[in-house]
Amino acid sequence: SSSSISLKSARAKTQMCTPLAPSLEPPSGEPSGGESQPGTPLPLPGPITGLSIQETIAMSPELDTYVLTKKVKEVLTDNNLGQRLFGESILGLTQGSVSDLLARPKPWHKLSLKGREPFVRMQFWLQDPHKVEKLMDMKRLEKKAYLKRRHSSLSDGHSVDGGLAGPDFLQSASPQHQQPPQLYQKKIRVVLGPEEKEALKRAYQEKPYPSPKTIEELASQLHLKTSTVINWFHNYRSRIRRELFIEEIQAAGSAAAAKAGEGDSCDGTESDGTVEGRHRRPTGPEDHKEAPEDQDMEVRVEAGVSGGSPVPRNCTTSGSAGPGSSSSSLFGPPEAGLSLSAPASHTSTPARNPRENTLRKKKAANLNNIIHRLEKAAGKEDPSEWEF
DNA sequence: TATTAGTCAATAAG
DNA sequence: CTTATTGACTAATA
Repeated sequence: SSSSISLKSARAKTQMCTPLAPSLEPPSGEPSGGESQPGTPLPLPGPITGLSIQETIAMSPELDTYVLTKKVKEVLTDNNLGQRLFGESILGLTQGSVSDLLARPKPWHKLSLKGREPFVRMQFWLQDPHKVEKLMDMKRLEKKAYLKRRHSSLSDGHSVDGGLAGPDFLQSASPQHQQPPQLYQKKIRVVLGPEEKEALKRAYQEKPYPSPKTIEELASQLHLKTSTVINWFHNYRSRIRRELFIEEIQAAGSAAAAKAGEGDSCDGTESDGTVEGRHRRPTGPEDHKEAPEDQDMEVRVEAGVSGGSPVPRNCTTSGSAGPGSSSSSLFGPPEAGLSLSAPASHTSTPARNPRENTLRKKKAANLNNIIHRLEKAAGKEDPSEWEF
């Protein structure tokens, strides 16, 4: 105990109250009747709605997030409107968040009240007949401001240098950088290398919820900060979970969405529970854009044929002595029906079949996750507590 | 306290 | 330039 914590970060995040679209209603001020007047930071969805956004959300009927995002993406691309603009002015979110939301929307019933907000906003936006024009307008204004700024800094005669120019830090190719009141630290982004990720994934597979001890071990073995490892697990679990939601969505009902209705009649999100099997059949495209995922890996040697060298790839921890080794999969592959897709072709290809191992991996991970929760739930007898 | 949910923001990819 | 990815952080929950 006594590490240093330290100073670091004087975060000037500014994100708690006014990212750009506050909209939330922190103060319990009842806007009774008072809507947002001119000055509304974020063009609220409801024009004449006297309700707060939160209220609106709470009352919102179930929305089909999948269909909703699909439409939004369509409108945006059709009109050459970017996610940044849309996100900042309509949703009050940053580009990255918008990208994520549009690409992997969680099903309505899995969203918290807060998580539903962006979707409700999207719906209102779609209903606005002038949505496109409004955004295009903003785009224009923005561009104008941009050009203006640039112009003034170019022409204007004034040099900004003013004299006193000390060290010219900042050698970036980008000119104009004015007003740098905060030159703290850019904030260095930790970037995990492929080997590290692999090692972490492997660890996850064995234990989605590693003990502090295990975390420490991983951290030192991989030369990472403990917090990084912890964060990685948190993030990875979330991601896995989300992937599963997506599979549910596309497997669940895509039948009702086939319609071409503007005012989609949402609902239909009833299916829930254990969706696990993959059925490919409805009028759907038969393609399957699986996540490319990283390089192959993982070689679950199925029992049976005495195969040969069980030694899978080994993680090359950029380090040195890596005790690692003790991580062969302990749990047998849950499914016994490993379908060795052997379509007859290469019979002696040194390289094994890469693709598609991904799916199996995810499922395995999910199973471990479920097992973990079952263990936790084991102490409860009330099935209602089980969340599946 | 441990985890999850929701985002941000840097930066990789296109 | 735009969009996608992802480690880190905050608030909400169990």
